[in-house]
Amino acid sequence: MTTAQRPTLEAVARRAGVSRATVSRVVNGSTTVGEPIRAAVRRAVSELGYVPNLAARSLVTQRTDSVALVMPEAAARVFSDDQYFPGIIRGAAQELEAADKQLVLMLAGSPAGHERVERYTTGRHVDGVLFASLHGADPLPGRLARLGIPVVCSGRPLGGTPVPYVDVDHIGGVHRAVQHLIDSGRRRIATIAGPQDMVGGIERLTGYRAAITPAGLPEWVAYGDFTRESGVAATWQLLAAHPDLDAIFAASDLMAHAALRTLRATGRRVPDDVAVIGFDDIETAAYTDPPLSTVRQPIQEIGRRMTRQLLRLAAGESIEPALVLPTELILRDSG
Amino acid sequence: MTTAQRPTLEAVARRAGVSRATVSRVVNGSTTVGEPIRAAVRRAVSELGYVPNLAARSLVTQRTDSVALVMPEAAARVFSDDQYFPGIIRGAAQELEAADKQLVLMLAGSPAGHERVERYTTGRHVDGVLFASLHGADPLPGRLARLGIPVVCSGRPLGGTPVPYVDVDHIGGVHRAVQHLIDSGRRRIATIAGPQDMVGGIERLTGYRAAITPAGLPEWVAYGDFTRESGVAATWQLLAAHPDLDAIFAASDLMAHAALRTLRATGRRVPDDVAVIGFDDIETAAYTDPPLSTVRQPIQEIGRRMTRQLLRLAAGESIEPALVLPTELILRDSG
DNA sequence: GAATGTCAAGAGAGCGCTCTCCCCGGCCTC
DNA sequence: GAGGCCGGGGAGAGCGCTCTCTTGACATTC
Repeated sequence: MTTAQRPTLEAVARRAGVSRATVSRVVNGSTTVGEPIRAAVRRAVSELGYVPNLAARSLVTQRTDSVALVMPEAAARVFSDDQYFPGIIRGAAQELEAADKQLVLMLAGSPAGHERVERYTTGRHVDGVLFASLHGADPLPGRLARLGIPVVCSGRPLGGTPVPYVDVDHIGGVHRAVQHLIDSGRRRIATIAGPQDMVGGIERLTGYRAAITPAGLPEWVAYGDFTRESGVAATWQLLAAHPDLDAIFAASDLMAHAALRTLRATGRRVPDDVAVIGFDDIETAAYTDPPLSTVRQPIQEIGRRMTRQLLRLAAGESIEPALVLPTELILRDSG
Repeated sequence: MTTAQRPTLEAVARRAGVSRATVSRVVNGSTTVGEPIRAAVRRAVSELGYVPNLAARSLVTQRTDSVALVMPEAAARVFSDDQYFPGIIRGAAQELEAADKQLVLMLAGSPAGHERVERYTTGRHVDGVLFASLHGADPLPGRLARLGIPVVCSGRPLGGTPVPYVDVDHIGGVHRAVQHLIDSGRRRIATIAGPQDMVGGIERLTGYRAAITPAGLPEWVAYGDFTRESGVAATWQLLAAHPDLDAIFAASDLMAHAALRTLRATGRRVPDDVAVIGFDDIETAAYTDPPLSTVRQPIQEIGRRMTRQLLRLAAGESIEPALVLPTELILRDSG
């Protein structure tokens, strides 16, 4: 347990025979230092194993070089095999690494957790805050934005205050998927919609309607919360109400997977009797039986773009209030 | 972009009509402050919306109240639908929340990333470091431990320096699974082993052998890296070498899932012709066809225990060098 | 009533860093 | 040749907090 005294700027300065200010200049990459001195300082730094004390630096610069990523822990999506949150994390981590900033992960499931996030973020302990997949109209992003703290959300926030966000084209993607079902002759197309307090849930349902309505087809909706359990229940509901349905669009791959299994359990063949298309393109989608057709969204890219926007914001640049990434229809065997 | 000046201790002190020191005492919960003053300070704090500046506090306390969680980004496991990393994250986040500390997530995939992690952690920017699932004999945990920085690993580290860790009983769990196969009459039991530069990979193979050898059965091994792709390849290898195998134990559910599908693709029935047992109990395991029997490991609990150990270490307490959690054989339909 | 003890609260010294001055020396300009 | 300028480097003032030390007020004891 050697708690060897860490070398300070002062120590490096003494060793290099210069002043603290000069060492600071070299460490922070100022160009106004002559090459010989610069070299001497660098040598001293590496000999002493000097690492700047971030707390001291933050104290004066008012920056922390860290960014919070807030996700609702309660969301079943977070820790099932949906790859949404890991994808966002990875994308964010990549961009932050490039910018040499830290990622502080906060789960805001419980009320206590949410309160903690609020305290921490409003306390300016981070240079910016990333919100992944908000539920309902959380006032926090708006509040932070009004405090002048950089904020970017994944998915258009439902709250009043406009906050910059990055999202995918849910409506277009779903429209394309449902249109594909129509084009391949399906006429009794149901949907398992997502939770209607989340933008993704809302817009994917909108996309379904946008394709169904103009085609003059009936609109059959059951609701789930993106999980398999809810998908099973929703499928039974749909089958009870419309035993003759010939296609299901599910707002998540997890629910689509559940539909696949439930349909089979009732003796229906996929895609012969019923076509199924999901949304997300999780890894499992390629391994279901039959492999699942789905609308792919570029999750990691969302994380990356959110982070890039946030960093620009933190650097004082102004950014587009919204960034919408394309989705892609992946056709496998299920529909 | 109002960058309203944040209130400082000083401001609170003035407003409450006391000294900075007293405010600090109240904020930090010292008991040596009289109730009237205490109340006045609390009122001033909430009126001003005071939030302590963590950087300033760290500067003097030498604590950062944050903990790093390092995971090898490269690991395919991190971002497939394996729930290992999300589980660890969640467990750690829960415990840290209870302790009011921050979770700094670091991905150490690339050499540059690893270097960054090293710089950050050795620079004492965190109060402790959690390593999830190390590959090979990474010297970093040992080095940190020698520097007196609290470290806890998930899985016994393969490096030279002993480092406290939390792991599950791989050997016992796998032994039980394979013994179950033997007990149910299987005699030609192959295994898809995990990577042999990871403790989990090594010990699960050991567990297989521990059951196979005393039974006098042949030892058939193919290797994968825990992913489905590798599972497909390994299954074909096993089938090519031993077309008459009647059971497969796979060191991960992902590989077991791949085995399931590959076996079916060759016309074999599971479990009638070949039994399959996996390891992990990921959510998908209950939804494969047939549902997968598997060895469950309490992932979140690992994260929680690691964190608790780390916090005790950081508090100066001494801890058990190893904590081994039990695994559980979950029998579904595949074997 | 003086001496001693006790406990609440204030004073003040930094923690390690950045950054704004300021100085000094060399070179250019007229 | 003198003044001005410029660029490299040093001095020193904090950033906001904690914590030790000290003081002061009051209770206790003989």
